[in-house]
Amino acid sequence: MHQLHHILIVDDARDIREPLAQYLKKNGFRATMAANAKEARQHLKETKFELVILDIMMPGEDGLQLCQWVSNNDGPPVILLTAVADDVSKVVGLEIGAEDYLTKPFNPRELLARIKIILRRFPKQDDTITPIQRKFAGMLHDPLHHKITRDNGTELELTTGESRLLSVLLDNPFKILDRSKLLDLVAGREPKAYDRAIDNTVSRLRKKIERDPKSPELIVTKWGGGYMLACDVETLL
Amino acid sequence: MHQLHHILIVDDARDIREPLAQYLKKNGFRATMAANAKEARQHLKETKFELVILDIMMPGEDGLQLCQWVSNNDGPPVILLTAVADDVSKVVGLEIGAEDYLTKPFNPRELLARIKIILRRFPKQDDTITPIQRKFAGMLHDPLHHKITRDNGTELELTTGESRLLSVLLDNPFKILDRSKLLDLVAGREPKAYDRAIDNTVSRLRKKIERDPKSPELIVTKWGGGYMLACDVETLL
DNA sequence: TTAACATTGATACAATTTGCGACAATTAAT
DNA sequence: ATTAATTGTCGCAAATTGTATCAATGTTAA
Repeated sequence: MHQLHHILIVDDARDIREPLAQYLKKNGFRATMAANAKEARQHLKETKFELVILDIMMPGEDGLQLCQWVSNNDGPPVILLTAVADDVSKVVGLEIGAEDYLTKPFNPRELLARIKIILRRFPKQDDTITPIQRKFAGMLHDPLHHKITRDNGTELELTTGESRLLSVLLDNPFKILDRSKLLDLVAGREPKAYDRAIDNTVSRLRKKIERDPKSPELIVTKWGGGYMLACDVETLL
Repeated sequence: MHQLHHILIVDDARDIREPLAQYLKKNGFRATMAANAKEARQHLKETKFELVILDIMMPGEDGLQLCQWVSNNDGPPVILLTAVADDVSKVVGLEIGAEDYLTKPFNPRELLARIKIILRRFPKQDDTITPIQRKFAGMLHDPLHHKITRDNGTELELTTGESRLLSVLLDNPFKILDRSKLLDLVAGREPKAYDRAIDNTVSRLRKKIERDPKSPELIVTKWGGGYMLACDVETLL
């Protein structure tokens, strides 16, 4: 199964936002919604998106500002939605870093076509593995071959999922990561109801790397919050 | 005996056209130049090309018209060159039948990469192969004769399928390629239900190039994701 | 403190995905 | 047309991941 493209929808109008997300999901995308620019920034910081669909007419921070911010920060391509056929806005929008625009009301199929064209132009940075090895707690993690070498030389095989989880934890030492975020970063999907998949992966990884899996010292549980890696991490060149 | 891919370059600017032809020839292609749309039509009638690189901003007949004509007449795939980052033109260009586009100034290596991708997508020609030799993990891959020469001098015969798979992997080191994409790039077809053809080719290639095929180090499995080449690749001129 | 509740850990099991040998189908060579 | 080589399909075992369940543990309210 291959990763779905993840699209962020930013629109204050729920009757646009939600049907649109539904439609995109039906057509093979992963969609996340934000009701305003602030929410959008939050999502963009936490998660990786391949495309942003952005209504420029929003209360509070203007959509155009957000668009500019996204493109200035090397973010994903942006499709603008405008409520009126305002030619000035269109031009400004494209000059501000947007890849395309649509005027509401729009044809969903046309939006779909434009999305596909743009995604083709911005080939998804497929899961490129950073071949970077890191040391932690007397162990060396090799994310390429998903295995660990201890200081005493013994080797330890990880599964793909365990290795990805470890990579995420090593990216965020001493930071509490909740299950939803971990699931996103490790498996690239959103949690379903009562989703305990991550707990399992944590448990399995603990069994392999903890000195005493019964009382974990590296991957500690933050009750009600998530998990945290509690050790220093050294990145090797 | 093999045949080089024949590429037609259409650009009125000599300082683009000629270095580009030179560069392509250096990299194992056959290149022909045209300074305008009329010349291009002439060439296209007389000779068979596997690819056209076309500047859309040209005097006289517009490049877009030529592009349309080529794709309408079941001609070779087209890569558009645009002088400015004109987003509208881009969209129109792709809708008009172009396979890809680049904005000038472009990175020659990026163009090369895109050329190879497109040529793989159009494998209808008989025996044409991107003739690029690359070194990896102490081995030299020769896609023309689909064989491998190890640093110690011993040689290794591959089947054409194995060689194509290796080429695709060498194109994307450290990237996870899912089965669908691999099948597309290697065999040029869509996967049918429960299609395991790629798994087999991977298995067969592993037996030939892995030190220990039981625990692969070069072609790594990413569970639920696909396969990945986990070694550096050096392209030889 | 204890009772009630929510969250987490551990185990078993189910579902999915992969490795690979065997064989069939296809393609190329003679 | 026969034969050989290559590629695709099938099937089963192994590996990996997800789900269900219950025990253990933390939290909150009386």
